[in-house]
Order: sequence, then C-alpha cells, then structure tokens
Amino acid sequence: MLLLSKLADYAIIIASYSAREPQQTYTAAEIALAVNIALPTVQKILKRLNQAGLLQSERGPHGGYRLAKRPDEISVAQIIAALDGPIGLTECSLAEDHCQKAKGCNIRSNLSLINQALKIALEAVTLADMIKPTPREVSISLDSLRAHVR
Amino acid sequence: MLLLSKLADYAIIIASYSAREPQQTYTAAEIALAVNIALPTVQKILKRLNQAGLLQSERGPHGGYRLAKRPDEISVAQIIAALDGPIGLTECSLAEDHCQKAKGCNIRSNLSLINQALKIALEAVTLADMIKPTPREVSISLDSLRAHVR
DNA sequence: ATTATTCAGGACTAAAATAGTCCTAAAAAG
DNA sequence: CTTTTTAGGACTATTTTAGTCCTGAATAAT
Repeated sequence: MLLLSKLADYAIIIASYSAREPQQTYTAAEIALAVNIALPTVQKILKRLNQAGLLQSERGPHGGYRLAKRPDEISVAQIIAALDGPIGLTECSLAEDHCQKAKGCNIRSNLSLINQALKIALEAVTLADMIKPTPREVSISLDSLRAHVR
Repeated sequence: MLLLSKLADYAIIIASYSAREPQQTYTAAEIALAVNIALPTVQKILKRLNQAGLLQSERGPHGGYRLAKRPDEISVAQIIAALDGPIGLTECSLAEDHCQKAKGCNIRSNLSLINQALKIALEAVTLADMIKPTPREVSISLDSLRAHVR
C-alpha cells in the first residue's frame, strides 16, 4: 500500500530542490536535469505546483520557477494536495454526506482520527525540514498532533 | 489522495462485522448480505484475510469464517497489509536498497518518520476499537507513537 | 456412497486511475 | 520579430485495481 503517487513523490523532490536556493529561478529543463526525471513530467508537476500557489513562474528568457513562499511556509501536505488532491483514508473520510453503505458503518470514527493525525503530521513537515540533512524533531509535529486529537 | 483501497476498506467493514460475534461462524453469503457488498468480492476478501491468518475457515455445511484471534489482537494495520500489501509512503520507504535516483534523495528521512508514525497508529487501532460505538482513546496510540519516534 | 454445501486457488476481464507525452498559444527579452 | 520559456489542455499508454467466474477439495448429513 503506497501512500503517495509517483507524481507527488517527484513533486516533493522538485520542491525540495528549489528550496535549497529559494531566490534562484530554475527552468523546467534545469530541474529535470538536476533531479533526473523526464522533462515533460517535470513540466507537468511544475505547472501544478504553480497553480496551487506554491511556486511562482516567469515566462520568457531568464524565466522559470521559484518558490512562492519561504521553505518553512510550504508543507508536504500542500505539495501532496496539489498533485494528488485532498488527503483521506477512505472515500468516506472525504464525503460530507456520510457513508452510503449505512450498514456496518458508524464504525469508522477511529480511522478518521488516524486520518486527522496523518494530515497534521504531513502539515507539520515543511520544505525547510526536508532539506535538513538529518532529521531530528518531528516530535514537534507529534506534539501538535497529540494536542489536536486529544 | 486516498490511503486505503476499496478492498481494504471493505475488509475492515467485514472484519468488524464478524468481530461483534467472534465465536460465530459466518458464511461468505451471510456476510455479503449483511454488509451489502457483492458476494464474489466478499469471497475474495475473506480468502485473503484467511490466508493472512486473521480468519479461520471451515468447509462444508455449517462451514464459514470466524476470527482467528480476539478482536483486540487484530489490528487495522494487519487487515490493510493483507489486502494492499505493506504500508509505505513511497516506493523508497519499502525498498532496502535506498532510492536509485540518488540525486536529491537523502532528503526523505522526515517522510519516513511520518511513515513510521502512520504505521504505528494503524497498528494501535484494533477491531475491538472499531466496534466501540464512540471512540475516545486513540491518544494511547499517539503516546506509543511519540515514544517510538522520539 | 452420494449429495449438498461451502471454502481454496487461481485465471480472467473490465474499468479506472495514473503516468507520461505532445501540441498550440501566450508572454517576455533582446 | 525571433528566441526562450511557461500556460493550458488534449491525448495515449500503462498499470493498478476491482470485480467475476470456474474448477477442485473438504465436510457433513442422509
């Protein structure tokens, strides 16, 4: 069971790449070369990140993409959402109208808590965290997570 | 972005259903009727749960399926794994040989922590929890989660 | 024994999601 | 006005996933 689509996975790599030089503008081609992903795919991903407001773009010569915000203001959750849509454990954690299959299904409240926890965890990790060579303090995210759920 | 496949989702419903009468043996047909899922699909799921050792089966008249362990000994994580395979955020969280795309990729340690946290959370929730009408103490899982990650 | 019931195993099909590519247009710079 | 580069979206191919079906084996009852 894989959580992220390939595209979202790539997107995290790409965003992390440009987070290392947040001022710098990179063309799609440069990024494709740097992260070793096919150019058309990179282009697609950059467009989506741009539409989601996570990147800024500029056309023409010397154009390209750069982060629209500071690395610590862009969460992994935002990147995933831009590529894969909203995060949910099951269909029914997204739907407003609760689960059609009414039988056997007021069961899932525990799962929805896990879902929430996951969301919060992904929101807590930012690009700034991603480019740190060795991670240490995801405990921060877990604290906030506890706070939310308890 | 959906975390669980439909099949895994169904599996949780089905397992929860038989967790309410753990001694009772149910035929595939009975369960299909009760949870309102197509019989062949239910059969497929029951077989996989059985193969995974979560259910016991008996053939012949009066045959059927029942839980192989107590409800509090069967975690949601086990059910998901039986249907969707091992839980992982990305390809590279499963692979032993770390990420081929070496460029830009010693980046993911934070994600793998989230992955771990998710796993632990799913392991902490059992069928016994699932059949409680109102959930309260996922905080337990989060504590153990904190313990593991910190 | 024979028959009815039920699971076991796995092949197969169909549908949907995903990944990946490509084309045309628009903006910017020189 | 030509080159560079993104914008938008259509399109195709691939892979996954869901769902169905068939044949065989175990069990129980008559």
